[in-house]
Amino acid sequence: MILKRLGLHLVSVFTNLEINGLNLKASHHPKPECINFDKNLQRIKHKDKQIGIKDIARHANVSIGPVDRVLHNRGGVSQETRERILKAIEELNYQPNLLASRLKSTKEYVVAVLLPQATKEIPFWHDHILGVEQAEKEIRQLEVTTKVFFFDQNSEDSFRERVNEIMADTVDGVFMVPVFYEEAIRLLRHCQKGQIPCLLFDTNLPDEKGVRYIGQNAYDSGYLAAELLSYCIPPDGTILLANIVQEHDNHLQFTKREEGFLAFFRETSPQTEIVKFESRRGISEEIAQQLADVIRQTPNLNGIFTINGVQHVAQVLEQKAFTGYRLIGYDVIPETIHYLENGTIHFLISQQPKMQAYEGIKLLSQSILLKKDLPESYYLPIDVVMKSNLKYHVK
Amino acid sequence: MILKRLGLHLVSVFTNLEINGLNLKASHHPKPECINFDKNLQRIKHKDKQIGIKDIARHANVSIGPVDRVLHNRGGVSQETRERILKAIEELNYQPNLLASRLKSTKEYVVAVLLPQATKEIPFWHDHILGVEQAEKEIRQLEVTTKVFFFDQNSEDSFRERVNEIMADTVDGVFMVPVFYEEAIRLLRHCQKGQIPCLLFDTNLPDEKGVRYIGQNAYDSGYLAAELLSYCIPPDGTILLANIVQEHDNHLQFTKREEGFLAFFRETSPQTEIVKFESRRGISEEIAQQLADVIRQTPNLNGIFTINGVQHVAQVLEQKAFTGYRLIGYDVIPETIHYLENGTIHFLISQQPKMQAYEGIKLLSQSILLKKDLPESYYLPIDVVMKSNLKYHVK
DNA sequence: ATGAAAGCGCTAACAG
DNA sequence: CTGTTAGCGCTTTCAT
Repeated sequence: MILKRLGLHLVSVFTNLEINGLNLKASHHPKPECINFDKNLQRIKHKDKQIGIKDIARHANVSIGPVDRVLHNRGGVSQETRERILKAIEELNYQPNLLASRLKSTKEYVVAVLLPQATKEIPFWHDHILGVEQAEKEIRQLEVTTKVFFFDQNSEDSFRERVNEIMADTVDGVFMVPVFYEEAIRLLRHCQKGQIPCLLFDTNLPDEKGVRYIGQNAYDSGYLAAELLSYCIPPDGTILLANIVQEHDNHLQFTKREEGFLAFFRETSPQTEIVKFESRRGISEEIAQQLADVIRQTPNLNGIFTINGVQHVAQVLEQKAFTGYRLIGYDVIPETIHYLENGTIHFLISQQPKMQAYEGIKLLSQSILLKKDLPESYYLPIDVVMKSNLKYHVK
Repeated sequence: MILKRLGLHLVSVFTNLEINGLNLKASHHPKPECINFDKNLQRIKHKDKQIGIKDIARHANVSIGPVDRVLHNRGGVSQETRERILKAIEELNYQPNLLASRLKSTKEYVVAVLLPQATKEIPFWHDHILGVEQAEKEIRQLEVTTKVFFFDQNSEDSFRERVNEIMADTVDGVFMVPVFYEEAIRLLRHCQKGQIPCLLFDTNLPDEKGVRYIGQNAYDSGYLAAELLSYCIPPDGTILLANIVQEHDNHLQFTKREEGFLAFFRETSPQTEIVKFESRRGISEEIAQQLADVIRQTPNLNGIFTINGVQHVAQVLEQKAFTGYRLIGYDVIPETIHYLENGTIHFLISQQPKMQAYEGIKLLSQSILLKKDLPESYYLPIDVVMKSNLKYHVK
């Protein structure tokens, strides 16, 4: 959406229509008038003038004071006026004007963002910050700001500390990568108790009640990779599953990718042989050599799938000058881009980290401003990036 | 993004950052304060309180009247006050509050949308309307509305008539599919003369000066299709280019797809044999039979690319029970989805019509509200849709 | 419990 | 040419 493409900086003008949030039924926006095609004149006209708080006040025979109090459930309205007002709201299909409301309102909302620190070794989280910053820019006008808490993704202590800080703080929404299970749950519960919307991103905690998640469906992304690879290899081909992960990595997400990948072949092409190579200690000379050996010794190797660290696999392939395979992996970061461009990697599945963060923050601010519940899960498209569409890829 | 996914209705809360539009230099938004990671406390804090028109008035020793006039280039300000005001604007890094400005403003802006009528035979344009409607919803709060003019894409007369209607009308922006060259240019010139932003979509008129375009890069999409297909076929394979087009179709766009496709093979794999089959009179029993014959008689046929009408090609392949090929074509519409799901089509390149219209209208309203020029061309990502990511695809 | 009134930041009309 | 002022639709405070 709405991010950088070809050097253009696109910014969404705003607004929101779905502002029937205030405990009203779904708005019946009158269908556009649309004269038949054969009549040779076709337009859509919209001609409903916004009705406002004053209109409902008049319609309910009160002043605007009680109307506002009803709209915000602030009490202090007699039962019968309350009912009259609600009726008027419904009948006139009132839609609050967010512009006006935020203009006056003094309260500033704060969204806490709990995010691993990007490092040289793991630059992945850098793009998320860009998304947060962009969203922040857009919502600031509505008096919503973000407050980013970075933690060390290898240190549960640092995560715990940030969680404590957020809980001590008064924030109106939480957006977090739940790297450490118990602590994430603790923060989640805290939010649930305080009626604070909390949105997970990147990694899901699917077994928890009431979780709201934005990100990629890891299982389906693996399934997609498998479908793609299956189109590129002969039916009797062999596939190598080569994973370079770290001890502290996000294994839940990675496992789901693998599950999806294997499920595809189990379901549609069980005769395909799949060989697995995995390092749980990242990459090293030794491991690279082992991988090279496996590749050399695997006859008929046509496809390679990597749930993580595809750049390391690509490096091995390039060094040893292997050919005749298709390689697919994750994450569009400088290292992988390099190998995509020189043809060592053929496909990259993008998690669109910037977009993920951007959309997530906007969703959260929606939820805060309109006092609406967050949607349960919001899966981003599974993006396939190749050499020729790299330049159009939206982080 | 930002459309429907998995049944969620996402609406972007608004706002806009790029509001330094008013002839100011790029705004230097102060970098977020960011304590070092090792210091164990990492946050981004934004602490600039919005400065307003009153502040610059005070800073420039005038009242708000001239300030507003400078901001809107409405003249009637002496040279020296003007300069003092501009200096203050710059120094204080003023960013107008769109909420407040649109709240007050009485003017309603209208965007004219010139779009082919969707028909049973060509349902393609239906999704565009969805995008227009969604954008319309979001911009209505800013007093921007749309007015859709449908034309018959087989009738230049109907196009001309709509153009006349738009030119007779007073609109503040134009969003059109330039199906008929001369008439499109006529409208374009009209807009240029009247300083009305005009954005083309779906089809570009690349040879015209000052055109603004949103859509897919047709050439690159063909190039991508070729790259994809090249991964799926053996180096000595044969490819069929099978195009089912109509006399009145958008040949410019289609030709570019083909050019990009052929360019890829010319550049990277000239030994690949490419056979071309084309119908310029749509599909019929006879043509289907001819196509079937070509397919049967082409030895070693591994890949099929279709710049248009991939569903017809799929139908032939299915009926004749051909196998062992990869088929790639355009447009995610009900007919093609059917064949994608049953495995007859392997890849679809989506033009994301809904998103295209949505983003385009929002861009236009940006341009109108902020009095900024439209970006020259805004290319949407080239989306590859397969069976496994169909459900995540954003129209 | 309700009404009245001030004011958010900006636009636009009018008076000086 | 410049300053003043009345709202936009809503929130909030204060008086009834």
